[in-house]
Amino acid sequence: MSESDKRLVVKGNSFIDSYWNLSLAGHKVFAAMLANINPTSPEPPKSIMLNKKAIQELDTGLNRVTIQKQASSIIQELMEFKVSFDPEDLGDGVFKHEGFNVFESFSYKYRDKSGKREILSVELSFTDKALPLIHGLSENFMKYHIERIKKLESPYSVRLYEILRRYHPIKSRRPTSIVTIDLDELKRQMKVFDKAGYKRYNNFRQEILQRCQKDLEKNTDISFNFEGQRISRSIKKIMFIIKHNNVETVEETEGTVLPKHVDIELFSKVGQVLPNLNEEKKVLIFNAFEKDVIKEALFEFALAALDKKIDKPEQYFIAICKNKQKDADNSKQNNSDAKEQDDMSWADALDEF
DNA sequence: TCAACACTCAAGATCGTGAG
DNA sequence: CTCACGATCTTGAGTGTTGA
Repeated sequence: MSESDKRLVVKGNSFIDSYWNLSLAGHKVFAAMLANINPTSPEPPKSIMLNKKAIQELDTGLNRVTIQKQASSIIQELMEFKVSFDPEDLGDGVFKHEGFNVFESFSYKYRDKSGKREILSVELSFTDKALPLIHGLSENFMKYHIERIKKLESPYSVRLYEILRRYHPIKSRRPTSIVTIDLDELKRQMKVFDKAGYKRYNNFRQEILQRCQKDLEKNTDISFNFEGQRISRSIKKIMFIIKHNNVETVEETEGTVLPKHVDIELFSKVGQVLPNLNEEKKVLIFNAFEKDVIKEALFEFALAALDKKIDKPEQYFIAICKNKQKDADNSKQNNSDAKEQDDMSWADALDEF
């Protein structure tokens, strides 16, 4: 198996959303273990024996030397593999924290190396909590070909690939999917929330998001752009614009999340000018108004913002759009006999904002 | 004005990988 | 197995911007 490794890695969405991470090698071995399970088989997967030879045979994309050197630590990492969920606020400052081990009842062999254990082999079976998240899934799961992560260079790339893949499935005919993820939530999902180095957004962006961006573009079938969204001064959310990397396979005609002919750059600009506007509202705006109208409105809005403080920027911006759209429609009506009537019905939906 | 935050740039430490 | 090298992780300094 090399270029065309079509084995499927299948994971439940709640597994993807939970908080965990592995080393790069750990990710690849775990994914390969899942890829060797038939997710639709009525029989749950049997226990899995892991040792250097077994890891080699899993065809993980790791080179022989890495396996030789890291097998013990990979095995140990998987033995201790835990996932946890968002703590539930029970009130009065009490939180309920839930998590579980992925593997159980392991028996393992080790070599004692001057007090240090070098794990040689282990027999792993999935816990009852983990099993429903990797086997027998009929809905709420994501899947990808293991080939996609074999070449990834960072554990964060693998994690982010799975997170984004969940929102932009393999068979999605959408050219683009847009998802906004809470920054803290994303950090928790990647297990970097408590890492001092990533407390600063710039480091998180530079070292994780930008590297992952390059890594995914170079080595996988999706790529993404992202944009930090501010609440007051701080970046609180990240908007990801995810697209298929292999342009030949993309059909642009069906099921668009963004309206047709949407200008992603313009979409992003609106986000910059109106950071409190979520993407659903932005999509509404792009459905309601023509691209040129939005462009002109942005310009006018920017000019107005230079002069004065705008109290309700979103409403103000929409009002400009409406006026400009009316002007545009009127001039069209003068030039053409065929005119759709209910263009502004979309715009009316914006009034509630 | 001040504090908080983000930005750029830089550098040392650590890790992962491939060659021999 | 060792070694070298490049990549990644982490931290810090200095500066600019923004909201209170």
